Amino acid sequence: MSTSTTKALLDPEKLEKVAFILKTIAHPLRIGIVDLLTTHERLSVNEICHKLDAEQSLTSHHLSNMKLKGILCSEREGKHMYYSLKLKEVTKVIDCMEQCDIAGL
Amino acid sequence: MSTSTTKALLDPEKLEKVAFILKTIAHPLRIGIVDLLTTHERLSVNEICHKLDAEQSLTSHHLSNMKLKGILCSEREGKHMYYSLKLKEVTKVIDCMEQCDIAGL
DNA sequence: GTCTCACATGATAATATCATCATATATTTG
DNA sequence: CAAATATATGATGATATTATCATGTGAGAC
Repeated sequence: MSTSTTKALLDPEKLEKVAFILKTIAHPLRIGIVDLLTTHERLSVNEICHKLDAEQSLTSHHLSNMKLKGILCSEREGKHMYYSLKLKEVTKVIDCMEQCDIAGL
Repeated sequence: MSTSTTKALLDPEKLEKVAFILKTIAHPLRIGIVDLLTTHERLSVNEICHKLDAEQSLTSHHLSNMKLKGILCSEREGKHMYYSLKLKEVTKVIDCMEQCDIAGL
């Protein structure tokens, strides 16, 4: 605190990183995926599709994207591709949101 | 648990709501704003601009948007417009993100 | 090899987001 | 009322997201 006008708590770089992560999961289907992988350790694409009632291609796109951005990781096993959480911290974000029921949107 | 294939934990409606809120704050400038308002109770547009090194118009747009979406609220006092957090829960999300240092993006 | 299942990928079009600029409005001061 | 300060608004273009469709690829079964 050298100056009289206190600046932001988070430095610009951290703001970018936090925004990057939130942006990466801020989508109904992606929240659903993270939510599933919070309680399931790992799931195949098909399992995810069925549990979320989502199309294969769309789901795959979102999974690839989240993998690319470092949120998920995957491992092949025979014909199946299993996805799991890489950045476990995102779990906490979902937890926060689950707990508070957002009545007045 | 009526069926053998367990479905998602969060229902579709809640997925939408959570995504809606995360989307609303998932931006560097908006994270900065929420972060400031977490420790400041209320701030004028100019104070926010200066603390975040952001342009007036852009800041105003983001503030209006977050107000519209129910994250912030505002009250005029003379020439100033003071913004504050309405949906306090978002604070927790930022907290989560602040704590875990996201080393390997 | 070919068939099938499981998944990935690329192209595309529709839509949403973001930043910028110019301008408008509200409030106080004189 | 005019001027200055503080903030809001509307238009615009650039760019990013999203969903969809068609097709491609990997792996096991036969």
